[in-house]
Amino acid sequence: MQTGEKSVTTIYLLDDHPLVIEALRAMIGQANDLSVIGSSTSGVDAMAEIPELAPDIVVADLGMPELPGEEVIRWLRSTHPDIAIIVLTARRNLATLRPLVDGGVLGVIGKTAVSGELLNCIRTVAAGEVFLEIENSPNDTGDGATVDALSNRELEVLQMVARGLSGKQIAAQLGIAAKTAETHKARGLAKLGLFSRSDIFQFAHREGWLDNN
Amino acid sequence: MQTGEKSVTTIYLLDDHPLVIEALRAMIGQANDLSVIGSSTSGVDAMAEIPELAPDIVVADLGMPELPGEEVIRWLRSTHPDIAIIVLTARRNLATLRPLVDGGVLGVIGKTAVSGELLNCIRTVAAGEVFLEIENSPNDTGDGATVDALSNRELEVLQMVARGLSGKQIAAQLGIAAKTAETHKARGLAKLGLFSRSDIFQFAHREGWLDNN
DNA sequence: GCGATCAGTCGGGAAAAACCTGACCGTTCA
DNA sequence: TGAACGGTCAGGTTTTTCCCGACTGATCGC
Repeated sequence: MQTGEKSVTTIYLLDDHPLVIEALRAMIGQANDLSVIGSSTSGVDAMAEIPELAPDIVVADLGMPELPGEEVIRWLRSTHPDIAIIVLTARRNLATLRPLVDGGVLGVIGKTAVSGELLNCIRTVAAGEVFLEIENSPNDTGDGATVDALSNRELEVLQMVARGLSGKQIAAQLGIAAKTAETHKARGLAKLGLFSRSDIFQFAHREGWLDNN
Repeated sequence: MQTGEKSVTTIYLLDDHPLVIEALRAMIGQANDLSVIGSSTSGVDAMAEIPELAPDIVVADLGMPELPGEEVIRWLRSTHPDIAIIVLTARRNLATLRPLVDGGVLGVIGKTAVSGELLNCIRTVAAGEVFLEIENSPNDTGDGATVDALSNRELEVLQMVARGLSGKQIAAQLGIAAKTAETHKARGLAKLGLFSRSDIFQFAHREGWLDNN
């Protein structure tokens, strides 16, 4: 994580919004122990530049057009496991972030964060520790049901339902019987305290499943 | 639009991401003919502050939690028609922006814009002209069908379908018969070259209907 | 070891929603 | 004065959802 020289942490920024990159550069530029050595608004550009620049930390947005941030992160973890990753996301809920954290992402911070929080996050991750600013407020649906209670299959199916796929389509895509997909959906529905297919959409919207940020 | 004094345009910023606000402040601060006199991350705060500050222009994000940007804009148009509005949005497609432009929004600019474009937009709107940076690329579905071909009712229903509402729910919300809602959906589907309800979701996702940015 | 719990897999059958087709009415406009 | 169009509605068929029950295998505690 350290450069070995002094204690200047090098950072690479990845976000499809130039505005956000400019803001991050300005915020990080105020700290003299941190240095932005590169940035990109495109995942493919980032995959080309990062190996050369070899930053200590990559701050990446999720859900960019063309190449999803998730893929960049996966690639980064497999090819450059020594580079720490911080995910910059609009919605911070366990459901969407769980696989990323499992996949080795060290930091998660919301776009609603102010300067101080971001710098804290970067410094914490630079020290090799984990910094997760995950919201756990909208996890319950009023009955105390949470997405954590869902099995992997149920979560998988429910997210596909939220994307508008029918039971048959889900079954085909998962290679299982349509009835099985229905069961997963029904069980997930019950665990979340929801009743109908339509409820999933509102729930998914609240949870940020449909956003690509 | 003019302050009457010299030629300094006063601006109020509304975005739920502090990062974006900081970036905008920095960008606008470089221009000496523009001045940010206030900002907020909450729609309700904005509705309280704007009447006092009386800015020339309000730059507002869409889709904030709690209070949607659309409502703030509607409120602003009805109570302060002399204040010009610029919409800052991630996705710029005609379908979601059409009602806003019809409603009196003078400027539309993407979050992918760089400093220069935003300043251009602000100055253009300050001069009382219209500045629309609307993407019209992903309008066709491959068959040449466009969202422009849809009637208002059809677009309305299709967007509700995309949000996961059933025919019955749509009908109830619109105060029409379920069968009528079905007809609108079917007609809209045909015009877009789509076939099933599920296709609407993928289409809506491509068009950015589901995002709240 | 052994019962219990749970994830994952199916199916039957009733209810609901989707989908297709045709129709009526008012407005607009050539 | 028709023709086109947007908005409304219904009949009837097909598809999907939803509620039930059931089987397998893995894991865990006692």
